Amino acid sequence: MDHAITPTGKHDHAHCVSSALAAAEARCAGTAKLTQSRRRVLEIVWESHRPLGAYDILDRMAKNGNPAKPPTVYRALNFLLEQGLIHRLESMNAFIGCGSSRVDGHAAQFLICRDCNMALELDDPVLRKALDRAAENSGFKVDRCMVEFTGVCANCQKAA
Amino acid sequence: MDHAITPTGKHDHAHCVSSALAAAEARCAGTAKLTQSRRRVLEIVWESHRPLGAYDILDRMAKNGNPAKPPTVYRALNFLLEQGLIHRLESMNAFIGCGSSRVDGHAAQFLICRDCNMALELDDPVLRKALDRAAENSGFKVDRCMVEFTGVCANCQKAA
DNA sequence: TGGCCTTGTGTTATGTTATAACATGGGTCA
DNA sequence: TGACCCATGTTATAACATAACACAAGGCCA
Repeated sequence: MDHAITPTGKHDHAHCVSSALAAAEARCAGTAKLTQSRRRVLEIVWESHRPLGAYDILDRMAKNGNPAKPPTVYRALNFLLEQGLIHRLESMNAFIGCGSSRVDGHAAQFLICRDCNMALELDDPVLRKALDRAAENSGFKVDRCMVEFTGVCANCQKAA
Repeated sequence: MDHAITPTGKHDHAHCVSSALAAAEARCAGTAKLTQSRRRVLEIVWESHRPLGAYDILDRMAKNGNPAKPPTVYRALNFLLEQGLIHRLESMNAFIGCGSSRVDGHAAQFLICRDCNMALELDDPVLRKALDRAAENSGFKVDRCMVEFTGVCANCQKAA
């Protein structure tokens, strides 16, 4: 699976989406089913590499001829979160496709550009280790760890 | 300034609050004024080491005989955030007093216990360095970095 | 000292994000 | 076939946050 976003933001997005969906199908082969509405939400989330709010997703569903109500979308989002297929960006109340094939979904780090709104998912082993260690030192048993950077991406810095 | 929270959660909280307020007075000696309503909000935030939502703060103001409306509280919170006197915990839409005397407020790391709801502020230099480096490697110019762990604190682990 | 500018506050209304609670439908398996 | 589980639909509302406008107090300087 290769969802790498280049610094220019150019990549074969059709491939990117289809491989994300294939991965989702594979992961949901068991009892956890990727139903039609869940799949639709996942597709919408994957339309871009920009995080989408739940109500943005609702709008798109309405435009696509699949109008829905908030609980429908939140249920699908919660399912996708549980399956590790998407992430929630807490600092912006928004959701984004998970670009990693890791299964132990409890860690992710995001760099969020405040100009172009793109969110780049990191998986930095050094950082991961430092995070694990910091928590350990405090005697915490960690369920979940979120790291969100806000700033300006390399591409937008060049543009400015 | 010493706001250290021991693993048992025991500390001289009166001292802890008064030193936080003194620090706030000192920081607001210039043009940025610690007005009465801002000070009241800060005091409420410091009543405990548990993060409070904006509407919790509103409730307490009402009970204290200083009823207020949402914009009043959000304005005070925004002021206090700008001054680095409090932090916002994004993963729970809540606010907590800043226990650090650092001025460059762009970094903070929190360990949030889902049992007792306590939030422990870290300032781990190794972690800080790893965070800086990870962002740098991606070419991002970082404005802000937030790290929030959710889990069970040492104290609650013992209790269980 | 009177005008005006900045800063903070008050108030009404509303926007945005998220969930509770209850009803319905469609498999599946004893 | 009926009890159960899972997913979905629907209504209403909770929880979080801000826009927009009015006003008041204090500084400042012409």
